[in-house]
Amino acid sequence: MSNRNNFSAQESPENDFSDQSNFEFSEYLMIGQWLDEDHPTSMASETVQNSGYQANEVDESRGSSSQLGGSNSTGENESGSVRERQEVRERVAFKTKSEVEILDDGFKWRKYGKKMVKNSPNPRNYYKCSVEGCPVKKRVERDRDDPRFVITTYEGVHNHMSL
DNA sequence: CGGCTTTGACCTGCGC
DNA sequence: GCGCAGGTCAAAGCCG
Repeated sequence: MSNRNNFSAQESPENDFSDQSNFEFSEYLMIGQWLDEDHPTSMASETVQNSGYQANEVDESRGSSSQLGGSNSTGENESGSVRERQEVRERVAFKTKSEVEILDDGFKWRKYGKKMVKNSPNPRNYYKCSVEGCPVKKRVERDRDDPRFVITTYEGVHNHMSL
C-alpha cells in the first residue's frame, strides 16, 4: 500500500508529486481537504479559506436567500430512504498555477463531462480515472478570480498503482 | 481500429 | 410542486 495513492490525504506538501509527471507542482495550494463523513454541502465555505483562498461569492447565485436562518430540523429521525455511505470518499482540492488544466499527475484520466457553473464564468470539467475499478474522479475548473490558476478537486482514492 | 473527447440530454437533490 | 444547479451518461466524431 505504499504506493502513490495516498497523496490525497497527505498533509505535508513534500510529496512525490513530481515523481514522474512532467508538470512540476512548483506552486500549488491545498485549498481543501476533508472526508465525506458528515460535512454539509458547503464545500467551498469552510474548507477553502483555510489557506488564504478566497471563498467569497460562493453563494452569488443564491445569495438572496438567508441561509443563516435557524435550520434546526427536529425531525431528524426521518426514517425514509436511509442511504448509507458505502465508502468514504476523500476529497482534496488543489489550486494549481498552470495555463493548462491537463495536469499529468501520473494517472490517466478520461473526460466524461463538462458543465458551466454559476460560480465561475469558466466551464468545469469532469474526469474519471481510466483504470477499471478505480473510483477516483477529478473535477477541474479555472479559478474565477485568477484565470491563471486551476482548481483541481480529487475525489476518492486510487486502488491501483499509477499507470 | 481503438480509445478518447465532445456535446447534449437526462437524472437527482435542494431551495423556494 | 416547480425550478435551478450540479453531476453523469451515452452517441458520434476525431485522432493516433
